[in-house]
Amino acid sequence: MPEGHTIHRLAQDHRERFAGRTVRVSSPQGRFADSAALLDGCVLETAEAHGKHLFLGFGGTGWVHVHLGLFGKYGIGPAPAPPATDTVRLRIAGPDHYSDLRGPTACELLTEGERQAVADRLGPDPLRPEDGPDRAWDRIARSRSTIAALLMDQKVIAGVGNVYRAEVLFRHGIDPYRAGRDLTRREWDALWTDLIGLMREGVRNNRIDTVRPEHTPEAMGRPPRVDDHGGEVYVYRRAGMPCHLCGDEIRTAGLAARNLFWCPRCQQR
DNA sequence: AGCGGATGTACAG
DNA sequence: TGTACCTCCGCTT
Repeated sequence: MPEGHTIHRLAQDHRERFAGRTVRVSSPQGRFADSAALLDGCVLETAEAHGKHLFLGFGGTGWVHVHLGLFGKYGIGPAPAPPATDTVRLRIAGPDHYSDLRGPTACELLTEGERQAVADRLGPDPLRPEDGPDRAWDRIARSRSTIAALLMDQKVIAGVGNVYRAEVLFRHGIDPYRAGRDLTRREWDALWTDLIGLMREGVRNNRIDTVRPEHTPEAMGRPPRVDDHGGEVYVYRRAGMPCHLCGDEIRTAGLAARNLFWCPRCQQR
């Protein structure tokens, strides 16, 4: 689940359900218990997303900073909340809804200054209307790192994860091993613009779909996806399977402890 | 029952 | 570059 679109959707979901409400806050698992006690009975004023970071605003009491990491998950539902299991790090309960957080990399109470410091470490986020491609381009145009590595670097661009990386490079026919400084400005602008569209759709649908209408299973008369990640994609986790466009075998390789996927024919230098 | 992965990051060396 | 951390799920025995 957790790429930037998931976090922006969670911020939206929390705003709709809790903003302006007095909430009960608890940590059945225990590791956030001290902070939960401070927040219990406070008003959840707002929820914001920046890249893959979620911030729940409790006014003067501070901000809850959540990062899902690889395993973190939210369960949100209508009140009454079910009995909490012992893996729930953070439970927020309002009059009509509850939200349960499990397995996050980060769940901590921060001051406004600390929240700002986290945001300052991040590159521009395609899902934030005030952000643009320029700051990322400054880094990319000077970098010898591969574009595949740069897209995963949250200091360069915030919110892109392994699925969007693989898919956006495929959609633009870009070899993942090309150095950032070998990209043209035109190529980067096209990637950025495409990410805005893909990720906005991701927020809307709460899943990642990247296949263009003319390449869907229905349009091409091929069987629907077999993978269980939830969306319709070109290359992500399709190693060894034929490319939807050219039929070549999709390749995979480790890159910085993550699996990279690409089509060797459609994505050439 | 036990294993291996998974849409992520931070730290050590 | 490797490893530790957080949880769940599907696969194998």
